[in-house]
Amino acid sequence: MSSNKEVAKLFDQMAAGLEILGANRFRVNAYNRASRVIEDLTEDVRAVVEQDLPTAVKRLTAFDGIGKGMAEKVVEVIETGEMTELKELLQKVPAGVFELLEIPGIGPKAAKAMWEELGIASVEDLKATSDEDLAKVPRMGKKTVANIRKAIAFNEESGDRVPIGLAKPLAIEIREELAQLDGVRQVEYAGSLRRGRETIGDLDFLVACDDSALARDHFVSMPRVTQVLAKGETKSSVRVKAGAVVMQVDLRIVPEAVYGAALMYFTGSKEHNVRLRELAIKQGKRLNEYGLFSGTEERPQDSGAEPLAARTEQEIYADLGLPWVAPELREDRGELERGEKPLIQVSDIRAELHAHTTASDGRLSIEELAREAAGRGFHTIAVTDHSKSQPIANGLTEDRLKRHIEAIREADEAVPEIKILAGSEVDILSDGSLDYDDELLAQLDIVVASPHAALRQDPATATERLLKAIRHPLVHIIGHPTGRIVNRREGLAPDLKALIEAALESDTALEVNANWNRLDLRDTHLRAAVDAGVKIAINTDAHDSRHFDFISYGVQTARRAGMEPESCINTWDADRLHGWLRSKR
DNA sequence: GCCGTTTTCGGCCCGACTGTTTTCAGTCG
Repeated sequence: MSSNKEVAKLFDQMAAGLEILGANRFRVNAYNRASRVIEDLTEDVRAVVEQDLPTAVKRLTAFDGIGKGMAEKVVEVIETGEMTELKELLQKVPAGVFELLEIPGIGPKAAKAMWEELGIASVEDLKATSDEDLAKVPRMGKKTVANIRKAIAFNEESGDRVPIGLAKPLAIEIREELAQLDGVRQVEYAGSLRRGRETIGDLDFLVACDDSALARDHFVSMPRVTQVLAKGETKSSVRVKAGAVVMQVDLRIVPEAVYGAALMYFTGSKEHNVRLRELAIKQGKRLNEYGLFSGTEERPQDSGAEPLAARTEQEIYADLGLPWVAPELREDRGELERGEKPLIQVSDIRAELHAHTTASDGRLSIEELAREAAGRGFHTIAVTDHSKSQPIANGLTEDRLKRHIEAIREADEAVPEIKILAGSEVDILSDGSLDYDDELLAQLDIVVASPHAALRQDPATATERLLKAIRHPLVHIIGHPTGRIVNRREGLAPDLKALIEAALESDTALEVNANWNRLDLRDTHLRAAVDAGVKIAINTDAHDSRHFDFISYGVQTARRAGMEPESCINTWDADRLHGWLRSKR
């Protein structure tokens, strides 16, 4: 685990503990914010601190949300491995009580009450407590107890946030179902799915319709619904199960006149919304899910006030003096200051530079792969089968690769509508050397070098390994640089700053692997690379024709990094792209 | 605890729904 994530976790725990103890909510919020900022840092926080200890606090406070107090705690954690204040807090609140907060419906007040009244100090304790005893806790009646039982079961069944590649198909299905209802004028999914996050916690739907009762009743009785959590005038909430995917789904029904305001509110992120609302206050306005209003009166919508803007997102941003902000950027990472620079979109992609055939572990022949790519309007497809150290993926020996190159040249003749490049996804071995010798690599049009094994290396070794590959003069692209698998494998945690500098110097591109299991580089790392001016490749790593559709996940990740089309070599025209590839030969 | 186109003090986003209340606290997003 990267040290950023470890440090962030401690601040997160501080926030939870303080909340249980009933601390000032703004203080709690400050810890939450610090945790988020630290987790999002592209620099390794340990490196920042150790670079020069005396000035560490000062440099840390340069990050928004990190003040002197937080900075000193970061330094303490890096130096000693502990946070005194957290240790003291854990004396007061048993670690197991924190687990209770993971259960939907249980907040800090309930956790504290159960612990103080009944000594419940873990989810196991809670499960072992009888309904009768639980109901003795203040403000806890029969219904609350029953909801807690269901929530525990839900948590055990659903586990992690759901990868976007599993959540999106389900969301599209539900959207279609809602769209078919009589009187539904607009329907869209919002939330983290619309923002294109790599994992999705729950699905959020927004509907504008003539008959809200019909939409709501249909929603809570959809076939996949296993439990109804809430059913109100404008807001309903259910749990659904679709195969292995178990998710909460929220529906919000609004008048069409305020659809834009509601869509903004429901898309989030929460932090982005807070920023906008603060900005509105500074301008003497008030923003909520019913619109942007002049004046700072509470609930202006109740007194019949006409909003300045509400129908579309565009007019609300415009009234605040901002260009429309793409959902992918709405994470409070500086998007309000970004201006109107273009963002990359799927239609900009004109080449696939990382794909497999039946020669290794793909399902398409060279020609089938080429025709699929041509059918998608691409000018170039690179055939990059696995190298010999991947026997499990039927990696090619030197002799097989030589014959494969010949076969690719022949296919290139046979399919004139697209340029087929002979390439390889060559393994970066654990010491940073490559799986083929230079003489063979030089015969290839394109080399994608990727780590596949030894993915638990320590950060320093991993950094050296990847630097060696980046600096190799015959390598064009580093494929899925960390080797992480979303929710399943952390992968390597190299010093991103060092990789970025090396990639710039040696003119090597870094990949965003668009397979939703990978999304590697991830959004925050990608942002640092893009800001530094590194060339980026967005590739689907296709093993089958339908894998080409993964491109939308990669592009969305790139949009979250604020990437303009120019940064991405897959958007270049054929001459420019082929020219750059030849510059490494 | 953080932060500053008036500020080093005094703010800090806003609303819906549920359940246990009898006017609202807790939780969520």
